[in-house]
Amino acid sequence: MTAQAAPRRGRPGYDRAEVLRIAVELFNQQGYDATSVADLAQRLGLSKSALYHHFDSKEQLLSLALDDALNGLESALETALAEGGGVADTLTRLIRGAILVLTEQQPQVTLLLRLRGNSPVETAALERRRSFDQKVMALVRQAQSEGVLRGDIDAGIATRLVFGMVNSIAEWYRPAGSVAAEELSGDVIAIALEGLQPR
Amino acid sequence: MTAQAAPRRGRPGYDRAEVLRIAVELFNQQGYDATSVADLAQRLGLSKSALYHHFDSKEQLLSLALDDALNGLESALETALAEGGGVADTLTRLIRGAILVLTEQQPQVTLLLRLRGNSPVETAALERRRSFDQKVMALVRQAQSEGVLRGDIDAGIATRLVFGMVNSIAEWYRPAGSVAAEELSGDVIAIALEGLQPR
DNA sequence: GTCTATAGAATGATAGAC
DNA sequence: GTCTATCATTCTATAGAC
Repeated sequence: MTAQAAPRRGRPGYDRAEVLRIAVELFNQQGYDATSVADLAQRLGLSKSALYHHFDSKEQLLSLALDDALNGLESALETALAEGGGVADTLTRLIRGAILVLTEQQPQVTLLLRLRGNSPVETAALERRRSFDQKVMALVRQAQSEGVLRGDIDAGIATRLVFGMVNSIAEWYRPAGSVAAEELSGDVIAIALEGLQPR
Repeated sequence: MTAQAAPRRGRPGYDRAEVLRIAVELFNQQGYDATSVADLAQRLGLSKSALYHHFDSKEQLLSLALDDALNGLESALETALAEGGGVADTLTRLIRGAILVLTEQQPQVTLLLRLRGNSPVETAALERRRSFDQKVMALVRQAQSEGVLRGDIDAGIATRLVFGMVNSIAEWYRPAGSVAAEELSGDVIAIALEGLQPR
């Protein structure tokens, strides 16, 4: 049983959400800067002016997508923290949650991970992301001081490396593919905690 | 004792290598597509036309940088293979070599890792990179079949995750920073093989 | 008539190339 | 500096479903 789309009034055609979805898809294929509004219009089979009925600017599309990604990651962190338990469990839940967000909202997260900070919208998103990273690093540092993670690797480096592994999933994961998000989470956690060497 | 620059004849100014170096630096800061030739000219304090004395097109700069990165990675693989020993040692050397290339030629490698395939130059580089990845995957697969790497994680996924971790270094490593490439290599190999859990 | 989606033509600014 | 092409954006008007 799938959700029934609310009947829409007026002339049929694309709605805001659909335009956004396809725009983000195209931004990821070609890069945000390399994608012109004309490209997007052609992809949708619309004129450029028709597009501007749905949004105010090209940058607004980017902004909406980035908010989506950041909201997902931030709530994954909040959920992981809220469920209590030891810091090791919290970190495991966080990795699982982040990978779930990354696979379910892959296009939006991919955009976020590729930002360069070329505009106020981009720098604001990067700042939110930096804040997220800081909180994760604090968790790793705490886990080290409690002895549940090895302490011979700098907490900042360990965090960057493990989340580099997590984030790299955005570069190749495809929802239609054969790899399930669950399996992927298990693999990442296995490598991050136990490593690839047989025990 | 540093290498002495050969005395240059003719009117002083930027040479080809210097222009390329600064261009790649700027491409990474702003993104290739978001960087205009005017931006680069301003950064160099030159006119646009003076820039075109040094190169044929903006894309040629990209092409030269990508060749640099790919040559580095490919020779790291060849070296790792040539030195013999078990496949586990080969993989360890490869990771070390890749991180060395990544830190020493960080700007060029970063450009490579961000490609979208928007032009023939880009797709050609992506194809070379794909070929490199395939060879690495074959090594991981062999290591699994020999039992020196755990076999319960798909070889393709394991390769992507570990090299995702390696490649993510490009996003934050700064040569001037406090983290040495040697230390970083050791940390990556420690996590990839042993994991973060205390033994 | 109302509501939403769509076009066409033209704006000024900036792109890469020479 | 100059070229032409393309960029994001805007104005005004219309098409189609209730």
